[in-house]
Amino acid sequence: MRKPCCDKQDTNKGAWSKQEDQKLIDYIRKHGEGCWRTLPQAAGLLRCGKSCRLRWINYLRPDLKRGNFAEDEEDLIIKLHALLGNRWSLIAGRLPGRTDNEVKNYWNSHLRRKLMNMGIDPNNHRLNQNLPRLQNPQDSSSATSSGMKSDTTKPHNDNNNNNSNEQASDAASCLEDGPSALPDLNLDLTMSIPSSTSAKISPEEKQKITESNLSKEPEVAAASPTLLLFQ
DNA sequence: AACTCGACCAACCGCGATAAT
DNA sequence: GATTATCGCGGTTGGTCGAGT
Repeated sequence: MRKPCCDKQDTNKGAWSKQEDQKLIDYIRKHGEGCWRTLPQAAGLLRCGKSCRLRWINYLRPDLKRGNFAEDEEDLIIKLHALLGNRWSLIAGRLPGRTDNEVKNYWNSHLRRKLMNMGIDPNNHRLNQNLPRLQNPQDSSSATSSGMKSDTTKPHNDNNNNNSNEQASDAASCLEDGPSALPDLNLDLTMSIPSSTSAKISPEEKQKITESNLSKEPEVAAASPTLLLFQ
């Protein structure tokens, strides 16, 4: 077992104070990002590097958008999730000003429920006959069945296969469900490296996504209800 | 007014990947 | 090639707030 990254007893935990934020901002403005291990000491912060990195990436970065997600952002998240599964950093990389944490939280608190209310399994983006389907999907925000709440607020590990690869392949597997219209999503998953905070993409990964983008994406759109519904 | 419950979100934790030695 | 250090990701937790009773 690996030791905890910050076992020092004199490191702060929990919510960040304004002073701490300011110290971190000032330091990064002067010296730039990177070397998170040594940053806290250099910046005069009683935090572990990991915590500093997270705070900067998720909250303090000047290019963060914050605020509500636009409808097109929602659509994009759903489409990308159908393609990539829980690869939040990859998904966030396609949404300027959004962080993986933000996208992940938004998915778990809003979009999962939205899809379920539309009768779509959020794990594999298939139509789910066991789930209730609203007659009017636009009404989904107001429809929070009490039975569903416990299911949707916290992701379960028991039977939903949260493994992102499995999810991605689930999404991919539903490609084979049948032909249909082939909308040109052109999500451009491979052309640009996501923003500075984005995920590492190995060459294999890139290749995989490229293949998915070039050959399967239209099929994904064709077979996945989410991709059809949100056009 | 007090309490309960659920939703939201910032932050933490554990682990895999990668770089450095 | 093995070991160690560091980074970054995804899953999860816990605090806060607002709505409902």
